[in-house]
Amino acid sequence: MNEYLKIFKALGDKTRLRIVMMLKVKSMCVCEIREIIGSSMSTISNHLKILKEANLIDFQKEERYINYELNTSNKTVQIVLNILDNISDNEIELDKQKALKTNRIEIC
Amino acid sequence: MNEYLKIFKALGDKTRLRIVMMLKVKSMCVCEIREIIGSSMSTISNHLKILKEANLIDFQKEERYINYELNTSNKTVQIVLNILDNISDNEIELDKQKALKTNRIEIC
DNA sequence: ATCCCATTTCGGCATTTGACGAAATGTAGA
DNA sequence: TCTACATTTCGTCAAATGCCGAAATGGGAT
Repeated sequence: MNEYLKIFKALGDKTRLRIVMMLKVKSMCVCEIREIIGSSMSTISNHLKILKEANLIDFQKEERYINYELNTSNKTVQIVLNILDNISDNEIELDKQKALKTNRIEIC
Repeated sequence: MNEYLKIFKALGDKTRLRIVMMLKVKSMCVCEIREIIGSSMSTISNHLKILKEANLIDFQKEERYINYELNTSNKTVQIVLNILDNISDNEIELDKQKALKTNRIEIC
């Protein structure tokens, strides 16, 4: 599938757009993302897979967690992600303060 | 629905992305778009409605046709549409030469 | 006012998508 | 190797989406 089509499809879902906006705040593991989004682990995992395939996010292993982060190495993706700076948190019902406070140790 | 979410949803469909790329070439009526895309009138019309609701396109009445064109008045949309300049025609299977040659009179 | 024709709406169908819980997998540490 | 736990995969379901042809609509021209 075309690179751009994949990106637009990936961002054209409210849950995934919220995840990307969260990862703009800080990188997180699946269970931290779940803390904010509220869906099941498998659902979150599936969304992350789609975001990964669109090259929007990347991940790094850290201890026994997998830390997801925005992919800043791809130029196309960078440009698209910059656009998201214009979205205000309440527009997509995202509590950035809460997102900042997630903590792996207490959750997982 | 959030403005950006609507835009991403609208562009996250191959047919609609192709339509937008076509309208970058020139403004067209539904039947000209059909000439290139090949789907039914109703299908095209539905896609145009979704693009309109995302503010990506606009239209002008001209004689008994409705001419669809990219909406250049909205800043957000402008930024997103600029990104599309990086998509090559063959990536989304669009024949720009053919798109340039469509002609309302002979089709409708 | 009526005709013509471009466009939209409607109803129905097949496919895709997003959700879940349960089971499977993978990996770090004992 | 075994254990514990984070994450992914699988099977299934309901809802959303995209498509079509037919019927309805609407606006320009006669």
